[in-house]
Amino acid sequence: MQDSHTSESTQKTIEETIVSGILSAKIRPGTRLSENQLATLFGVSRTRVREAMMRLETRGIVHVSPRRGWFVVEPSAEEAIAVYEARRVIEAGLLRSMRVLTDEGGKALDVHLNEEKTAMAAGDRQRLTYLMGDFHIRIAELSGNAIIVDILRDLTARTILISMLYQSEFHAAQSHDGHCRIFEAMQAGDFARAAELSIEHLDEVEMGLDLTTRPDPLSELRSSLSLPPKAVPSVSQLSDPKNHNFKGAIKTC
Amino acid sequence: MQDSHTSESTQKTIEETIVSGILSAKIRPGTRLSENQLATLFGVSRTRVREAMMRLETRGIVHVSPRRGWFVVEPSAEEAIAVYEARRVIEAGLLRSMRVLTDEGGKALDVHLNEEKTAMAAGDRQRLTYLMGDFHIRIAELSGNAIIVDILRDLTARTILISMLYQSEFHAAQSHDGHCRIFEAMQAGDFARAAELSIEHLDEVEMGLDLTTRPDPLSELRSSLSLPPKAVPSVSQLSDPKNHNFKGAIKTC
DNA sequence: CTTTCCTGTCTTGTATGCAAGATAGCCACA
DNA sequence: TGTGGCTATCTTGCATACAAGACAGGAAAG
Repeated sequence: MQDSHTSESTQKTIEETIVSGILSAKIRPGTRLSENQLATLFGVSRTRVREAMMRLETRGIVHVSPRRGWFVVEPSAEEAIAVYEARRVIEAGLLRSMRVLTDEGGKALDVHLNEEKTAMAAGDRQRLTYLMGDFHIRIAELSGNAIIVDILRDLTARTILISMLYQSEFHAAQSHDGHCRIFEAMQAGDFARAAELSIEHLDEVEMGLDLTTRPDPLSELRSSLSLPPKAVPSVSQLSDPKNHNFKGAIKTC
Repeated sequence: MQDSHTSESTQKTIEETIVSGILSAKIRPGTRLSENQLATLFGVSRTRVREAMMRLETRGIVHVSPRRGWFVVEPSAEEAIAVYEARRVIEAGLLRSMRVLTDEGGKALDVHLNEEKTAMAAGDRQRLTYLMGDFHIRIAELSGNAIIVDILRDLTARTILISMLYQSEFHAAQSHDGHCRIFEAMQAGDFARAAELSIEHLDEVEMGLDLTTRPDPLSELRSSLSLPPKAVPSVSQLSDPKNHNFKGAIKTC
């Protein structure tokens, strides 16, 4: 979003810029996406921005409030639960359907987990957020099924938005451990176990959410009043000062 | 598509009309969807038609060939395999995640299976096509998870398009039996078994496809030349004469 | 001081106009 | 007869203009 874009960007670029902004937690839920501003930023007319918005809307990532504007979705508690449920269903189903972990696949996951470790050691939270979500997409990529990858990518984006709204604590190490355990089960060829671990892992993350403090009507009211989203509480300020939108670290897997 | 539409239809209506046309096998893969024609049919400008097309494109139901037109997708053999794989993953994962079959849920499925039986007895193929696909959506609805329902609806639409392209034989009774067995396992509370049966059922249907006769490059070439898709062979003409687009019955679940 | 209403401004919703690529048909020419 | 190229026409791509609702701020009335 705050990138300076030279003009002549294609539609896909608008869409993917916003999605990757969400995947790396640079764009918060409830962010207003003005057609005019985006058109200026990308050097195109409103028409193309609108097309990108409509695509993102069908992907469940933005929504439009008629004649008021486009907003990054702020999933309700019920929607949050549905997203995690959908992820458990799909990711566990996917792992159960796997039969082998190829050498390249194992290597790719190993590289990824090392990247997670590096980002944790470096305290690079933005990258960590991205990597924590990306792990699950990497697993989907192992299946070679582009349909499932796309579905999980969108669900991951929503998951990150949910984390930004409802997550009170951050246990990067716990999530990383969960990923490692899933990987180990896969290496051992025990995909049923990997599926179970995946469900447990998602349960853990979901348990770390506080789905009661932010009832939906309040959230709607707040955005109607154009107030900034309430800061996530109880995360003492250790955030990167150059990114004042980033309210504490996010556990994203 | 051949409905006469009085004007002032909303965007959603364009989208849903096309999707439901596919779900009931009234619209064939490769069908050209002219912006101008649809605009006239629905009494709106091209703008809104384009928006509907873009939404359908992100749902994987239509695609655009630049400056040539919009077309209902003709999934390649590889894509067909991916769709069935995705359905196995999601539907089996969904069934495995279920814990109870409520009374209403059981009743809804029972009603549905009776509708299937009725349509089979009546030889109402269009309705049967719709019902065979709808069974799986009904199961998703039992979970109460709107995300999964939406995903499976779109995959079902693609499945029907695949059937129209590649299916050589029609075993409605076999599919119906598969549905019944899944239902029985669910009633018995054995959801792991239901998941396995669901995978077997989808395997059966996929096996009934002939994914070799229609290699992708040929299909692309054909549509480039604006030739009509090759009729599905070996289905002796028992189709309803009032719908000459309907090339034999379709097994859709 | 409070409330109501009005108006200016900003937003998206929708239609339309024009540009540019793709295609088909025809004609000239070998 | 076959071939190359031109043109007319049809398609989508994209920008723009205008309509109409939502909102904020201020003025006026109580």
